[in-house]
Amino acid sequence: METNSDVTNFFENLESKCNKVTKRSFSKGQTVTTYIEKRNQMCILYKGEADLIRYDFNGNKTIIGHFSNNDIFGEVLYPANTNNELFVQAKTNCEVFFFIYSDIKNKCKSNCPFHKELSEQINSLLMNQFVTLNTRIELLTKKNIRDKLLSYFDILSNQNLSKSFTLPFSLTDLADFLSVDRSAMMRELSYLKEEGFIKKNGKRITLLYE
Amino acid sequence: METNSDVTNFFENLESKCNKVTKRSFSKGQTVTTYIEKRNQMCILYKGEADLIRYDFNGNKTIIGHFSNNDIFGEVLYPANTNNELFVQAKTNCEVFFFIYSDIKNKCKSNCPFHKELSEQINSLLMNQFVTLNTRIELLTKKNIRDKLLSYFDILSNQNLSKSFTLPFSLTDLADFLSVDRSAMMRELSYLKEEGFIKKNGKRITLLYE
DNA sequence: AAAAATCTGTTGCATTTGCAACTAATTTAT
DNA sequence: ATAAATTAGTTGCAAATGCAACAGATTTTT
Repeated sequence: METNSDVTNFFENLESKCNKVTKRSFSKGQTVTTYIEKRNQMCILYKGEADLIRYDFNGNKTIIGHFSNNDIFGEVLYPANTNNELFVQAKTNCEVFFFIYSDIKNKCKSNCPFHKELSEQINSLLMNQFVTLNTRIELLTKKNIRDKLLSYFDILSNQNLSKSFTLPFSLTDLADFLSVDRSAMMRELSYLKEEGFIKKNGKRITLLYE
Repeated sequence: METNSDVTNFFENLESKCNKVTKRSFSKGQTVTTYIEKRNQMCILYKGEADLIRYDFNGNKTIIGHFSNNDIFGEVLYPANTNNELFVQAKTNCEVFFFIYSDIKNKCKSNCPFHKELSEQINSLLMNQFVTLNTRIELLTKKNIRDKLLSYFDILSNQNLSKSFTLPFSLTDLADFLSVDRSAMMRELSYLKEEGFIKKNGKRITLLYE
């Protein structure tokens, strides 16, 4: 699998190489795209952070995904959903590549070396994204908040090769990510502290077991 | 995007075309593969059904994924997980293609037309799989059992172009899929019947609203 | 530098959920 | 055809969770 820097280098001048690919910039809070079926749009987040947001029939807002560097998203990768409005909102200033998947794919067949490379890069990004999605599913399938938290902490601890690490997003967003009520999650964090499983100082967590 | 039959045709004689790809058969209950990091194995389920099963540190068994026709899985697509044992178990008799992703990928670079095609097919399968995973995440992020059920029913109803449809797996498996307690789910189904939202006869569901 | 907005932390309370434990029904194996 | 195993369906009860509503801290905007 490619390293992140390989991918970044490849995408550096993507727009100039290919007129089927557009690069656009967004400032915080702007809508990057909405998921409209039939366009088959695919997006790559080149810089910045963005959320995938759902407004359901009652008008409830839920953050159902979070994208950062080299994350790949768009309606091609998403189920056609009748009742929900889905859109991607810039959380920080962003730079995003847009293209229509079938454009890229068809060109590939004509043996153009650049598009062949692009196809392989997309493959790579998709596979990374898979790991992300499967991680999230693993967490979401845990039956209670405590297990969700501890499993997630375990992952972060492994990533950082240390029992101490800093949460990569706010506690509010963490609750969204784990799909639990924020106050219930805070309560559970208190219990974990009380019972001596973790130490917590803001977003800095230390695991005290094993 | 390819139709399912395109994909099926392509994979029909995959093994004979390429010595890097192995096809194996499994009978119900057998272990198809375990997720061992470092091998970078990738699998395509050509025929049959299989479950992705996790045994956590307490020995609790959870079905965290379900694979059927043309689903793609394997450790490359899965986070390295320290404490869990993951394996894929045949639910029915299965035929599965195995290969090491890097083998396929490197060959592609040498411009062999067959591997180029394979790379694109994988792309396609990955994208389909994405839709599946994102669907599951959408369901898992719902806050209560009722919303999970109704959202899932909505999807099935759209797929079948009808307010009536048959659940594609047992109620026991449905509970696993939605990651809720089976008895709690049954209770919620009773309430939905009582309150006139649905009609239910075994696995046959009819939506009574809208 | 002040004001606005967002995030953190806490608690009481009602509701939902999971768990345990059964029986009945259906499916699969012998 | 019978036995064994799996699935469906219920219920009581305890525990976990979501919700609402705060106050204080921190960050961002003007």
